[in-house]
Amino acid sequence: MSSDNPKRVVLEGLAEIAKSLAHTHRLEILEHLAQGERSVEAVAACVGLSIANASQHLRLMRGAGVLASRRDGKHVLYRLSDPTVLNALAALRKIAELHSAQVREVIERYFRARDALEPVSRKELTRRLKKDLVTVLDVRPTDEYSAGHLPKAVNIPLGELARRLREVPKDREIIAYCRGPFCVLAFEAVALLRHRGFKARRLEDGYPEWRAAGLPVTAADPLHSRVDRAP
Amino acid sequence: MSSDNPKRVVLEGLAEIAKSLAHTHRLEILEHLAQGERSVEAVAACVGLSIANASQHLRLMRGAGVLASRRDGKHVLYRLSDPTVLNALAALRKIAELHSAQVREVIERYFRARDALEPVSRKELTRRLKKDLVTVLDVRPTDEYSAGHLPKAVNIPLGELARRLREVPKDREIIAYCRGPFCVLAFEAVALLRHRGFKARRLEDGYPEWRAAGLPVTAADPLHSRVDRAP
DNA sequence: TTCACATTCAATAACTCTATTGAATATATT
DNA sequence: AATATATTCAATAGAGTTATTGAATGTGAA
Repeated sequence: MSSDNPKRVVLEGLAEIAKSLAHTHRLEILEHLAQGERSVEAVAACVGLSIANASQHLRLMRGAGVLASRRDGKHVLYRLSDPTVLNALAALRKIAELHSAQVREVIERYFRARDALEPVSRKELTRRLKKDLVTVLDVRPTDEYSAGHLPKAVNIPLGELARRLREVPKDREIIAYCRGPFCVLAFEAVALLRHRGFKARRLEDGYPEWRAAGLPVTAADPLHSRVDRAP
Repeated sequence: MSSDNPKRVVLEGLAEIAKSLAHTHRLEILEHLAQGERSVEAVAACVGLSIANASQHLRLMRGAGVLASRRDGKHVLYRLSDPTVLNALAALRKIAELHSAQVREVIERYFRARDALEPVSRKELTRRLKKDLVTVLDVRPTDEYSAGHLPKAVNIPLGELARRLREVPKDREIIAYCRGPFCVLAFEAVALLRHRGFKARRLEDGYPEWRAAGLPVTAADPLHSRVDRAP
């Protein structure tokens, strides 16, 4: 496998990393691990895989250098090895949005239909938060919210949003966010809110990118914001 | 293949892009195309593949959105679809350097042995070039140099360097560069020059990154810096 | 120690990717 | 039109990847 030629070794390493990103299930796993570290079990439940299968994917990514893991009692907790992994995913996404025919089409047909407006940048939200001009809405599941969220964010999971609309102020602008750029929760939330007459927009990207940008977050345990998901 | 679920479509698009980067030959092709557009034939010769095999790899990357192509007479010229492709490769490389066991080891054993010093940043070289304090040395093959190079750079291909040392000034600092971060030419050149008593350092990355940073270059035809390699 | 639980390992069948070969197509030149 | 050249297509065998299954390992609690 790994030859002596130093250049070849480096290229093989890169190819191994790229390969470890080249599977929809593994990309979905990365989206979840971007929120914080998770046990094999939790990952399997989130993504809808068998435990053994999830374990294999996680080990493969750890072997490539994309993930790291530590043992915590009976559990093994996996996490992104490095924030650079988010950069790699962002670059792939940009290429896809600009140059992949299928992706461009679905963005046009689905995403733009739900929220034609540009998302609010992190910088802009910081400014408006300081002046208390907006309400920040976290539409992820409650366990993920608990593990860490934007300052002053209110949590209403997307599935509960329709029947909890009275909790949402009608006169202030709502900024919704979710797991990140591949997550559809905030898109759906904004579409629903707008349809009901609220002033709603999306935050650019999601929670992991906010945290990676070094912006303040509110977390139960900021270092190891672990989530063990109910079965 | 591509389902209706919009999130799935996006993830499939990303996975396809990642897959198209997940092969050593394709990474090598990207390194060459980062210098400028090339015909199928030229790519095949550079990387040492059959024409049909090179064509297949190129088409696969074009299909994913990583490459674009145009016809020029009998030739089809391929190029990177977007500078973001360089960002994606840079992110992969950073992950590899920090977290891939094999890559870390070969960097320690081979690259650091040749040039333990930090490379000179583009910013620093720009500053020193303005004051005419350094000699810039392009150690790529002559045809690649002709297609575009750094301002005032002198071209001595690595293979000729040992017998053309008298052309290199001994009293000035030499800054060597080549194709980019995966290319070993500048490393070898710096090792050779240092060993012979020259003051030599590497430029960070290589020609494509310099150009992508918007810095000035000298080129035969700056827009389509094409190279048809001799057989 | 024994047990329950979380994770990993090993084997395997289905599937996908790769390089090779030779034929087919597209373009420019004669 | 015929020819030469560059590229692409199609078929295929060999190699690698994936999900599934059930067994094995490691950890903490009883």
